[in-house]
Amino acid sequence: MNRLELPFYSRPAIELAPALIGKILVRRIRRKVFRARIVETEAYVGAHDLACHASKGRTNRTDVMFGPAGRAYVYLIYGMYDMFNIVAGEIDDPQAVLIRAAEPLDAWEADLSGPGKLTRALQITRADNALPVTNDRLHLLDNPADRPRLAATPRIGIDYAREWKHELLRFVDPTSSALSSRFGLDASQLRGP
DNA sequence: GCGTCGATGGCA
DNA sequence: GCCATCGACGCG
Repeated sequence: MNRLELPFYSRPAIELAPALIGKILVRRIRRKVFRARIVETEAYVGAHDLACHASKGRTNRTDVMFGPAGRAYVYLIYGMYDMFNIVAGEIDDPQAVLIRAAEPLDAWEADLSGPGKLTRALQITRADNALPVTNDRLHLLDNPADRPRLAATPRIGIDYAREWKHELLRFVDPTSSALSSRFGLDASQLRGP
């Protein structure tokens, strides 16, 4: 498997988010390497997207989203949880993909079934904000043998975003048992066998 | 299993 | 006064 390099991330969030399902997240903490298979993401598609933080304008917090793709956008929510995103799109077009859930690999026991739980277990914090996600301590691997089924649903926790709350911008591997709890999958959103 | 609530801090 | 959340708690 090969490390995903910066050009991989340089595309619209609506394309990057489903492309990240099945990819391997690699985190090194001191000497140990932890790997996890991404099973749930959300796309935040630009300044016109009322759920995207950049819709409020360019601030210290959202600045990284206006920069080049492939950098981490990590912010604190509810005073307690860091949210891990990867910047997508082009410079000055603020887009990002939130990594919401993953399955631990290599017999590593962890609950990564939610964006706050994932960052806590992997010790991803605001200290990682604006770092390219191509470094030795934090990066992704392609996983070409993994061809997950995909399902799309509305995004979680953005009821304030008016018409945008209905957009199908959350992507999951519907066969995973590690989707963010209470929002696993709506049976009505599955189709096919 | 479900709904409800509070923790807790940065931000506009 | 909000939050791109989570775990505890009360149900029955």
